[in-house]
Amino acid sequence: MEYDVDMTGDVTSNPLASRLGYLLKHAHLQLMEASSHALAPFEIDGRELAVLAVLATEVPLSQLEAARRLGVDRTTMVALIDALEGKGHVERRRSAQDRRKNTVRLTPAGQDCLHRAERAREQTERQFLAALPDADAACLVRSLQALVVTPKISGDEQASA
Amino acid sequence: MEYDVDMTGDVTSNPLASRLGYLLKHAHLQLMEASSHALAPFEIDGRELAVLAVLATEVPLSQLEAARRLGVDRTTMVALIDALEGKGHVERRRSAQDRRKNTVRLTPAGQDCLHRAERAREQTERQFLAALPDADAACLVRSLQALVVTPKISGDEQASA
DNA sequence: TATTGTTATACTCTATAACTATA
DNA sequence: TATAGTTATAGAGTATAACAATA
Repeated sequence: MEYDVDMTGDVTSNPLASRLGYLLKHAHLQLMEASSHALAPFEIDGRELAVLAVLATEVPLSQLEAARRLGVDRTTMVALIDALEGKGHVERRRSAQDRRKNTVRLTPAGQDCLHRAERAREQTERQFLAALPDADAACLVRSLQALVVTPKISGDEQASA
Repeated sequence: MEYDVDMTGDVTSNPLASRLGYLLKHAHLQLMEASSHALAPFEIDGRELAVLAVLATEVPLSQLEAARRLGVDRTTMVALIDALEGKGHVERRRSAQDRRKNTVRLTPAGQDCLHRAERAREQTERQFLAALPDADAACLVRSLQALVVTPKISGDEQASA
């Protein structure tokens, strides 16, 4: 965990307060700090919880499909699934349709963990945003969604898509 | 650099779009990607630019003071200053007042790099936020500042402060 | 004794390259 | 030939522990 930042003094005089990269990074660090406490009872971290959430689909996903949805490399997904399988939250099965693929399913224990940990996560996020007026908190989340989720349209990609 | 995320489908059906940690992390990653291109001509990265900005004070800072303001460990600051000194952007001098301390100053080349790279950074951030309505972009920055910069007041700390 | 800078070291997260099995 | 999972490995970024110089 990083040092707390000395933010003595007002925002306008602070050369970091106006840096979007700095703000995003440290907002994330602060939220992770809070999350680590909230998720400790479930013995998973925020990334593993996100994996469980991604895997909680109607049709089970392959490791590669899960990796793409989460935005990580397939080699990273191996270790994530290893850890979750070791905790009994997911299980791998060889796909009958394509024997190169593992279908990854939540176990009942994994579903239970997901639901309970998700409630803890939601509460942590509400507390994290509680310092903001409701309208600002909603605007923050909506804006981040627009920035992250919106596909970037470049000329080339648009032409070939 | 991480894989691009498959964000096909609408926001509400995406189990990641509602996760604040995910949104902050990937917003940061996307901005870093853009910054790395914008700062490439200056041969520094966003963290080094932040160090230069922190060091551009009236009174020169010690390494430890700079580390605190930036929110990194003093051991991390050693390597950051090493790199910037190697590029000729800063210079260390032993403090006459306290010979344990290095005062770190921007060189003229460092000041020039700072000013030009800051303009590139600001433009990159404007482009990054251009997908949002002006009011939302302003709200996003203001909200992040409030979350990151505002000191957390707990009962104990308040009592002892 | 405490602080500052430094070094050595280790840990986390991530990706790239190469291998195996399968398509 | 290409794809999916795996392993080995390496790099970036970070922290902790221990040391020397100085206060």
